[in-house]
Amino acid sequence: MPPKPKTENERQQLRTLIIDAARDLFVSRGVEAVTMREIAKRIGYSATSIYLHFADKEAVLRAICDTDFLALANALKDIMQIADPVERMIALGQGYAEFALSHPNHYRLMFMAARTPYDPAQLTLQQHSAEQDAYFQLKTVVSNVYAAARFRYDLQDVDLIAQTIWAGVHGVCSLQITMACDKWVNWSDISERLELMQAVLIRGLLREAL
Amino acid sequence: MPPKPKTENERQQLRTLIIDAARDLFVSRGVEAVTMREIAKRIGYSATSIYLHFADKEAVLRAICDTDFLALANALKDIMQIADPVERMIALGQGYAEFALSHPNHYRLMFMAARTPYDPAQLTLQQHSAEQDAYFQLKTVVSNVYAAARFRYDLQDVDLIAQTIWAGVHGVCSLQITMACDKWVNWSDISERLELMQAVLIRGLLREAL
DNA sequence: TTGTTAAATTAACAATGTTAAGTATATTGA
DNA sequence: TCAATATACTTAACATTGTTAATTTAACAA
Repeated sequence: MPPKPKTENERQQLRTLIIDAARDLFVSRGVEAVTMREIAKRIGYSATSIYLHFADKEAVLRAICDTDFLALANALKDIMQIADPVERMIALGQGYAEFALSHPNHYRLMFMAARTPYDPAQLTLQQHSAEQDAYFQLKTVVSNVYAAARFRYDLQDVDLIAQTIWAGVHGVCSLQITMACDKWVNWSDISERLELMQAVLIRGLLREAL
Repeated sequence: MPPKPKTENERQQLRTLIIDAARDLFVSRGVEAVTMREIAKRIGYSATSIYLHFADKEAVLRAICDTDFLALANALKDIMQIADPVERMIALGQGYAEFALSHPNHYRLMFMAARTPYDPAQLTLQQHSAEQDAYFQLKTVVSNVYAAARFRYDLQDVDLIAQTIWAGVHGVCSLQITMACDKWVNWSDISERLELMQAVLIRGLLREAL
């Protein structure tokens, strides 16, 4: 109702209002199933108003992901305080999985959805975005473990190691999220699967058993 | 043009015609981006004709997946001839990954897409569908390795082991498919990542190094 | 008071999945 | 042989969607 020039602060506030409403709906019913009109109604605006703040639906999704990557990084921050590097590494995987499994639709948006790559112009900006923080945390921990000379002798590439750990945990989580409802697999308990994956990673990567 | 009663065979033929056209388009441009009219035009029919053979778009997608699960199982069939069970297991992971990475959009449909679960009535029918074949193959190989007493002493659950291997390979592949374009990860070569994952799985699961 | 500008809305569009209604042809039954 | 029926298909039509254009409303500046 009030068409008066808004401060940057007010604009930002409305932006996050949109983001929060959209996330709520996206997460509970899937991106495709949610309409712009619905998001707008939720916050008491008309659908077209969203376009004053976001270029299109995809841009809303992208904004959600950006803030959520930050949230994940924050959730993992405490874990980074653990003293022993190997323990820290294990706990990080555990924390990551907990995030994934307790916010499956969330996780789907962030790590499983087909994303049209950002336009190249943004690629440099993105270099140090929140998005990379969680990965950076993992890489840091892996570096620590490497520095402590705990990895097998033949493992020299910190990125490669980090990506393998990520793939292992992500594999368990994403399979659970997508396929858990398929009864033709006699699924073991998810916590057992996660535990075995962690054990396999540890045994496969570290110099000797924990 | 020719409205004469069709034999069951002819009907089946048209069904696969639709499936093949749809898959082609889905795989190259994504499910959401492809319209029913487009699929129809591709095979020279009107859009509504598709509905004479499939309930809706989702049903077309499901039919595609069904035939493709079978194709995957077939692609893996040769590998099952390898004599040594451990080698067979490794080759199976490799074959699976090759399928995933050379048909990424395909793979996305099969193992990464949010699927509305089949209606419960079909659950029993599904029990022995093509869909489970690839998993069954994996489980068989794992059983063989288990029978050969090659797994670690504390690993007793064949399903759990199979699911962990699956998760590992799937993790590498799905991360590659979804995130490879994200430059904030300094991605190692995909074949290196796959190789390390396989090595980790082997070292983590088997009684002793290969 | 009167422009001007920003924020919002309503109207309008083209495209989509899907359903309903219509058309043509081959088989059937008399 | 000829109506009747059923089948394969098409065209029309609909409601819904993301999005753009045109319009309204209200605050500030002159």
